[in-house]
Order: sequence, then C-alpha cells, then structure tokens
Amino acid sequence: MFQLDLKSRTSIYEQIVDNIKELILADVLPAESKLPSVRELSKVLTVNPNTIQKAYRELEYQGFVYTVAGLGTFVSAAAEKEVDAKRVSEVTEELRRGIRELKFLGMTQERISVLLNELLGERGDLR
Amino acid sequence: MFQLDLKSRTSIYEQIVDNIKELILADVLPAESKLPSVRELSKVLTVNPNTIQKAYRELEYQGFVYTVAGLGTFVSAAAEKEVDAKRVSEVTEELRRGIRELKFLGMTQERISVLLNELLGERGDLR
Amino acid sequence: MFQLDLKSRTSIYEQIVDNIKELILADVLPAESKLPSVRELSKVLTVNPNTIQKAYRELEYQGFVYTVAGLGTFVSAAAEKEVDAKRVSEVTEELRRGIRELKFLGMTQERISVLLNELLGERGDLR
Amino acid sequence: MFQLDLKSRTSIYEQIVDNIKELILADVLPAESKLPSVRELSKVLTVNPNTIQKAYRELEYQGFVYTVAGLGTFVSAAAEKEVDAKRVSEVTEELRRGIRELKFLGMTQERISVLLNELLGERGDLR
DNA sequence: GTGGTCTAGACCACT
DNA sequence: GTGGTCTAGACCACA
Repeated sequence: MFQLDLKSRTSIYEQIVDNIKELILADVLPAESKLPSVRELSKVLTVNPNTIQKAYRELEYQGFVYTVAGLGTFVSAAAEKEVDAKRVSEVTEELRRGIRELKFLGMTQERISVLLNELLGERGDLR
Repeated sequence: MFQLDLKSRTSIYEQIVDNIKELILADVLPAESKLPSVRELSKVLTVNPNTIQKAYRELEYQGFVYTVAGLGTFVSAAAEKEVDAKRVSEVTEELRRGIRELKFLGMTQERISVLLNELLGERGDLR
Repeated sequence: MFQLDLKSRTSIYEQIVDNIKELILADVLPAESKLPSVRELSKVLTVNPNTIQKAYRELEYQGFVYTVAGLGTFVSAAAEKEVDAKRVSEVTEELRRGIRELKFLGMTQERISVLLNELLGERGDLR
Repeated sequence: MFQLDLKSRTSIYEQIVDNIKELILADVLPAESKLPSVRELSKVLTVNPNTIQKAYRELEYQGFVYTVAGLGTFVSAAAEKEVDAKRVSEVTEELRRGIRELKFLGMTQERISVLLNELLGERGDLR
C-alpha cells in the first residue's frame, strides 16, 4: 500500500495519516471505498494496532473517512474541498522559509527551481 | 525580540530556533553579529536557560550560528562552507510535505507552480 | 556494557558517545540493533537520564543511530546515505590534530606514514 | 604569526598552545629565542591577555618554554624529546578511530589514503 | 561575563 | 513501555 520511514522524525501515525490522505486525493481510494481493517493494516505495516487506530481517528476528525461500527472505515464523499485560505497561507509561509533556507545554504536559484519542479511532479497525476 | 506561543504544539526551543532562523534569513541578524547571551534571552523570554541553550545548539548544528565558549554565540556567514547535503535533504523533505499539503487543500498543480515561482523570485538577488 | 571515568576531563555524555561509536564501528552493535533505553542505560551507568539522552541525540546528529519515539533508538546502517561532508570534515580535523601531535612527540614523517598505512589496512575489507 | 579559528570548538588558549608548539618544533622559534610578550601577542591576535597568559603557562608546564620575570618568555633547549610511548599509543588509538569512522561514513580506502597523505604533508618540512 | 555540563524530578505524546 | 521537553538550581572552564 505504502511505506513508512521509521528514520523520519515525523511520528508513525502522522505518516499513516498523510499517506492515506494522499491516496484518497489521488483517487486510489475512491469515495465510499473501504479502508483496510485496523488489524489488517497493522500486520501489513508491522505497526502496533493502537497506532493505526489513532491514524484512523485523526482521518475521521479531519473529515476524510467515516467509521461504521462493525462494518469498517470508509472514504467520505468529497464535499469539504473548499480551499482553506488560512491554511494555504500558513503552508505558503513554510515554503517561503524553506526556499529561503536553501538559498542561505548556498544552492543557486536554478538548482532550487529544478528541485521544486521535481517535488511538484511527484505523483503529479492529481490533475 | 520575538514572542513565544506557549499553547503551540511546537516545543519552545523549536519556536526559538525558527524565530532566530527567520531573523537571520531576513538579515535582521547579519553575519558575525552576536546573539543575546543564553542567560539574557532566558530572562527576556522567561524561559529556562537550558531551553535557550538547546535552541542555540540546534542552530549551531544547522549551521546558522557558531559558538565561542566564554565569548558568546554569533551568526555564521551564509554558505561559507560546502553545501550541507544533510541539511538540504531535510529542508527538501519539508518542502515536499508543504507541496503535498497544498494539493490536499485542493490547489491545482498549476497554481502551486505559479506560487512557487513567485516565492523563488523573492530576494532572488542572492544568487 | 562499558565504563565511565568520572575523573576524566572529557564530559560524561561525550564518553558515552565515544564508547557507543566504538561498539558500532567494531560491529558489536550491528545495524538495526536496539540500544538500551535511555532509562535503562541511565540506571546501569548511574547517570541522569538527561545525560544519556544528550549522548543519544549527539549520536543521531552524527548519523550513527536513529530514533523512533515510543520505540527506541537503533543503529543506522553504515553509509546508507550520501557521504556526510560535514562530519567528514570534522573527523579530518581530528586526524589533522592527531598527526600533528605525533610530530610533536618526535616521530619522523616516515614512521608516521608507515603507521597510518597500517591503520588504514586494518579491516581493510570494508572498501 | 599564525591564525586562530574561532569557529573551531577547541578553546582559544589551546589553539595558541598548539600553534606555538608547532612553531617551536618546526624551528621557526629556535631554542632560547624570545616569545612575543603577552601584551604584544594579545594585540596581534586580538585576544584577551589572560588567555595568552594561560597559554604561556601551559607551554611552561609542558616544558616548551621558560619564563624569566621581568625579561620575558623563552624557548627551552630541546632536551625532553624522548618519544613518549604512552602518549603515542593514545594518539594512535585516536587515529584508528578516526580512520574507522571515515570508512563507516562511506569513504573508500583510496580516498582516505589520499587524505592522510595530504594531512601528513602539511608543514611537512619537519624532517 | 560567557557557554557547557549535570542532577533531580515533573509532565507529555507516541507505541 | 519508549523518547522528548522543561524547570530549578548547581558547578565548572574559558575570556
């Protein structure tokens, strides 16, 4: 399904949240499709079930999935996709900092540009 | 100098790191200028000296400042050394996350591309 | 595991760093093996947990171990990443000092050269 | 005379000691020649006089110089140059560690060899 | 004065 | 259980 990077400093449950969000947005997991059960995903990723639980709860809180007791967890229909202007400007600020830091570290503008295009292109099939 | 948000989920020392990096990158703290002493900043921010020191140490690891015991902590000259590959890959990872999140938030690849080019152009005279 | 010399002029956390590096380099602690937990080692060495953590953090900075919060600290695989230029230049500096000191001590350049070649040859099968 | 590297983590007085030892061993400062006065060197290096004092005291302790009150500090006649076997083996151990670490960091044996020859050659005119 | 280290002990988040 | 952060307060070495 996807891979975890244990060496990353982002916590495991957050990585799971991010990856599943990505899969949903890329339509690999379409609306109303069923997510793997907690136990199942727990085995696949060799991760503690509690950690999966936490990730699913977070996804639910963020409105990406909903849970039906006894049946499983399902992808929500796309509805809440208004662009959150506030969050956008926050992330923009983060990107600004990152780019500034790359300049500070001595990368030329050209190399940064190449890098950004690569990053943008990754899984760039989101339309 | 700047303010801390004690309610924030980012730790105090990280906030200090971020803020000081910001000041350095914006050239408010120019190269070779002296940072406030650990004890001084500790008083100003009403934060334990150990916490300040942790922040300063982190800034040193990231190459933003250098320390002379008995004298103080000073801003490093930008990019005076070889490009720090490790730090670059860390920042790259941050940018990757940011770009991904903009996609989450519903921005099209094209709009993101425009945004990135704007950001890259700012103060583009660093070359 | 190893012993500390409280009378030494090198700080406790540095001694811990050095000792663990030694164990890793000698493959006593192989890649992916788990280090003792902070609290555990803290008890064994009768040293404050903060001190152990400082040592572990330093080892992480130097690329010898990685940390997963909630799981533990693990030995990194050797040279899995790009050669860390920063760390290399630090070690180079240490070597420079060592060679200089041998000259101080009266060894001729030729004898030093022989010595270095011997050292380089040891376990030369790493290539 | 020589330069200090404030960014180095070795303390200033230690750098001074090392540099002067080097000058003595390279015979730039021959036996019985006079060292610059504390005040003089203090100005040249823009360093606190106390720091110079400390360096001179250390050099005296190590037998490299002697001080005549009111006259100045002078280089000792070379006498104590028996190779200190114990110290040699300590330094050798440090070099062994450093070389092992470079291997760990992914440098090939050949590159290390080149590096060591460079280091050995620096100021290699010690005979 | 400066930074650096260490302890004791508390609290939090993640697995 | 794991690591991570923070405080309060002490002591040391260097400039």
